[in-house]
Amino acid sequence: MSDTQFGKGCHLHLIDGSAFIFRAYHALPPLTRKSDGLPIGAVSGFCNMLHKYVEANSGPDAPTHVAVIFDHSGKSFRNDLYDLYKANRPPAPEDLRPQFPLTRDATRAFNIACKEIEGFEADDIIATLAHQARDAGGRCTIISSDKDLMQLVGGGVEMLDAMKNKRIDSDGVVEKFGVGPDRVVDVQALAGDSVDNVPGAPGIGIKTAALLINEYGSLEALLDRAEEIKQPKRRQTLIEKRDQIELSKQLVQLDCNMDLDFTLDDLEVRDPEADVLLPFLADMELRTLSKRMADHMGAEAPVIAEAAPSAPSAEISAPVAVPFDAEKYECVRDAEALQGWIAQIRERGWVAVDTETTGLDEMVVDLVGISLCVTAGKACYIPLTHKVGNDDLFGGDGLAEGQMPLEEAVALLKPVLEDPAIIKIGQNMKYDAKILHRYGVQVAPIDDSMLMSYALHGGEHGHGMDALSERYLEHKPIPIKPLLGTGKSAITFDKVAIEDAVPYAAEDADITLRLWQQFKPKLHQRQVTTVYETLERPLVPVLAQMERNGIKVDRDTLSRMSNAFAQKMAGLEAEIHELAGQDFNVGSPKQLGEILFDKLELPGGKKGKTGAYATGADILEDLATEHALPALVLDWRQLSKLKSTYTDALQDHINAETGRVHTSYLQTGANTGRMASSDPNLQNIPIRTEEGRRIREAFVAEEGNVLLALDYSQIELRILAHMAGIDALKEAFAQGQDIHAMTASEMFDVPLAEMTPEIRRQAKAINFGVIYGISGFGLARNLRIPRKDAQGFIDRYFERFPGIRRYMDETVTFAKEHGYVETLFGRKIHTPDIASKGPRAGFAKRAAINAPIQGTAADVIRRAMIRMPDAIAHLPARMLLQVHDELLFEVPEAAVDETIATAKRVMETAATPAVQLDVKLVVDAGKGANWAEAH
DNA sequence: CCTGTCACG
DNA sequence: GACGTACGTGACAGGG
Repeated sequence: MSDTQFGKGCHLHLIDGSAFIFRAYHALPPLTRKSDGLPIGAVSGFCNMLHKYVEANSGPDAPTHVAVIFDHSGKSFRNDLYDLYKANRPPAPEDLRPQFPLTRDATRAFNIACKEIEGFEADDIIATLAHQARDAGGRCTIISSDKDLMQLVGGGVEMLDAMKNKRIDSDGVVEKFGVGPDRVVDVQALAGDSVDNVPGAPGIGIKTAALLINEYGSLEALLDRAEEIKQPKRRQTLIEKRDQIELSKQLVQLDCNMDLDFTLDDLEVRDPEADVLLPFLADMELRTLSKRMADHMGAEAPVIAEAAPSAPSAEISAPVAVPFDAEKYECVRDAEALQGWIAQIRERGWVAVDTETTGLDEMVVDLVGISLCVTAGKACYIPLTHKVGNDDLFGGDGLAEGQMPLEEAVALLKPVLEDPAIIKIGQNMKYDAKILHRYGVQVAPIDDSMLMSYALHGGEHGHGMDALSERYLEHKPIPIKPLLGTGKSAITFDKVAIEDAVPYAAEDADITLRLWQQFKPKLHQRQVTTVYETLERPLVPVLAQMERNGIKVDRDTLSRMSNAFAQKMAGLEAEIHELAGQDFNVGSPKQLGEILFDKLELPGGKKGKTGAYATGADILEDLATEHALPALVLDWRQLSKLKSTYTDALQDHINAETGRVHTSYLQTGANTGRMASSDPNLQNIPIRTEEGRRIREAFVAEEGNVLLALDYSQIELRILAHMAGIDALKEAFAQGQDIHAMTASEMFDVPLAEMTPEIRRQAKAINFGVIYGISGFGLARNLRIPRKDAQGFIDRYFERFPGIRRYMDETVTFAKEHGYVETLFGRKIHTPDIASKGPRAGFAKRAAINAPIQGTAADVIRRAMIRMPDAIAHLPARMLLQVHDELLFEVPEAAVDETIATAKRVMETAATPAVQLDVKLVVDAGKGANWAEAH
């Protein structure tokens, strides 16, 4: 121990440990420890940074005291002030988490004090120590570039941006914030911070905040005299959001009076000790650095063995090319063998899982077997309920020999599948998790190779396992067809002989693991980790729950409607035949075309590429002026559609056990980030016509409950206004104007008061056209006007909103340059066709223009859905469906108002804090006993 | 299995 | 100057 007290002449260095870690993590490829695959990229970078720091600070201006300060995991006292503080922070990446404790070990190995305190952030400890140093008359340098620490500068305290090697003193703070260090918190309180989710004053950034603080002297003075501000919006914000601003100040104000259980004197600089540091570096297998440090300290470099032969060879980052060999897959038939696999999984920390079932409907099918894979090429299959081949001979459905009881296998695997420290990897894990859920297992945490591929390669190709395996593993998976057969003679997987099932099933797990190994590091390299971690992975359990919830559908209502439709159709059919002068199949476009254009000789018959006449709704509508028949066919078609697709087909989807309809969401369904719904598709239930809309009356709430429908109002146009930076549109949305009327007024010079529905309709079509990548032809067809008129509208539109054209041009240019476009949340949508020639190029261009808008809207509602379960956990509400810009809930009547308020808030704030839109998001809510009423 | 048609956002 | 065009989906029926 030193007997000198910290005081004048002393110089304290405080290193922001978290900043070091994240910089190291992001700057380096995801290295792993050779012997066992432990991720150590961040640790390695961290150690190098400490080493560089030590070397750089041995000169005349060397510090006398030093500490590395870390954030303690978990919540801080700021979360008690504001529960959403830092709520937007994605969880640390999987491969970084195990490295956090190692960076503490590294700090101690370098013989540097290492401090963190539960309930506080590193910044508070730094603040307290900096104040202590200053008060003792010493100097303090904070090694960080975090602007939150700038409030501490002054009186001997400075910051050092180690990256740029730039010192920041009071002048530097003024440069950054426009005010001195003593007023930094005031500016931060106003400007807020999207990274930490500090709300601040909406619409006020650092520039404006500094202006105001400099004018009024302090935040308190400003808020007290807010009435004097000239700008009406600014004045209103400051008055209305006073509480929020004061809360923000509390959040950004660092605690410089913490009680610490150590003193400055404990932080005295100590030289690293070779017998501590070198073994640590050797353990991390950092050869270069341990040699360098050994030289530096005049010690002998430790010997680091090449990959220990006994250790498992799998690594996350650099999978060795192991050939696929079905012979090597193991069939697990008893508890003892399964225990062996479980031990391997525990040792490894991750496992690829695949389930085999009797069908595809997760709500109904039974588990047949489970495959596991821990290392590329090493997988097993656990058959559980395979039946004996010729069971009908004996009249029973006896289990095949050599299978362990399903309950026993599930009981053994459950602790592993639910262990928070073990990652369960799947290809479309939602499916397997839903199956296992029915056997009492809540699988978590999960990773999903399909979702990784979606984040990485969206727009490039599909994300099914077969396609991914062929493309990325150069291996064609064993097809399932020969095992199950096709058509009427097809069998279910439980009838497949176990010896045939093993290579197929185990291989799926093997492929999944290999894909995961390949994709995981790519997420980081391609900068889509945040997309995967915040928009994909956390959505899986949410969708699974929604699908399990299902929605109640009233069979009798559908059945009655179906009969009514059938009657009407029969009547129409008779009339149609009468007019045609012969019987024919109205449902056959081919026959209809021949009747219309050959027999009746109506004009405008155009044959498509197959040689058949086109008979689409637009063509029939045009013909309706010529003849009575086409209009009847249109009516017939509408009824036919409603009957076959909805009133009939929906009944077949009512689950016998729950009496509800359970759709399945395909998270990777649309390239833009939207989802698709299938079996049945509940995202295309009719609404536009009165007759179709009545289908929604069959979607009902349980007794004592109501359905709530909450939908985003004009979300895509709002996003366009933000992305293209169109002030007129932003302003219109801010004032709650009718956006289509405003567009019409702007374009056609008609005052809003004199707006006619017709003019507004045209403007509305143009607004939608813009989102789709407008063309004269498309608009003309939609509005049924001459093409040159449509082109005139478009020209006029671009004249009035030049920013839109700029946005479109820039987006296409970006797509050509990068091969993808991006949403505001960083989702990449690849546009491989953008470089092609001919009509494909036109499609690709329009898709590229549309994708960021549609995709950003899709990302927003995903964020809302991900936050929703926690937000409504205290309510008896259930989230049932998503229809692109709408969420449907079921809730007891007593909780309706609170559910609406909560869900609305979550949806309207879903973009923040990752993205601060210039346009507010507005959600409309409706309720009712059925979906028609709720809308 | 492909095409045309039509339901939704 | 001709060509062919609105963006994103899924289900059903007819027809080869």
